[in-house]
Amino acid sequence: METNNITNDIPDIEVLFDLADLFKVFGDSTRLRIMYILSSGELSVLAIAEGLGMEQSTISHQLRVLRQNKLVRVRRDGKQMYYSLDDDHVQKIIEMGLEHVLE
Amino acid sequence: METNNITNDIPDIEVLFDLADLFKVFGDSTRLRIMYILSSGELSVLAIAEGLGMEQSTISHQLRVLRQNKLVRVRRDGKQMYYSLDDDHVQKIIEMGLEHVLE
DNA sequence: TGAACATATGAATAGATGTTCATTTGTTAA
DNA sequence: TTAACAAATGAACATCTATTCATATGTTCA
Repeated sequence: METNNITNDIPDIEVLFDLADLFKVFGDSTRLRIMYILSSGELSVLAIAEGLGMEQSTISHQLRVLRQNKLVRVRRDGKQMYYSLDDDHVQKIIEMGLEHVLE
Repeated sequence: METNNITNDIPDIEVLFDLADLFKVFGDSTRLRIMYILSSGELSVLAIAEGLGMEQSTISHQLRVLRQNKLVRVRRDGKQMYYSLDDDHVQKIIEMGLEHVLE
């Protein structure tokens, strides 16, 4: 019965384009570093920028990409916006990738 | 003890750059389609090109990228080169991505 | 209200990347 | 060995994308 290929899990080729778009988001070291630093807990934009030693604007632009792809969540507290990882998939996708990279 | 973040799984920031490079490979629909079509079994370069309706050269270029990242394997049989998926990580990474895309 | 601060946004630029065309390399079989 | 076929490669081009600078939006607090 059920073979172990992915054929059954991909109903439509259209989905592959969406999937490529998702992986594109993971395919940038700045965004990956943002997700990494957020894995310890929520942080403000400035805290992320300082933590990574990058410009506030750069981080803000990339956070937008992450937000649009539902990989991070935002919460406002006063003047600050606190970002955190959105769901478990983020971590799982990264872990799967790591297994491949580290082997 | 062991919290459920990914901090412990990422020993070095350097690795994040390698990881981004890996995800870059998944972040292209042509390469993703190649991996998809290979999930049914090994295929020659021409068979892939015809299956996807793309140029032989395009496929060959992308197969090289997949090869360099150890995502596909090659085997020569006469004039033809038969490509197949390299390991389980390929499928697992794609499946994780799909879970996110399809939700 | 207005000054100070945090974040978002837009335009511009530089660098990366995918595809195509033309050609080369490598293999088979006559 | 040579013709025919399969795959790989290189150069050129067009497109996309990440970063930066400058500025706008939004919030707090005096």
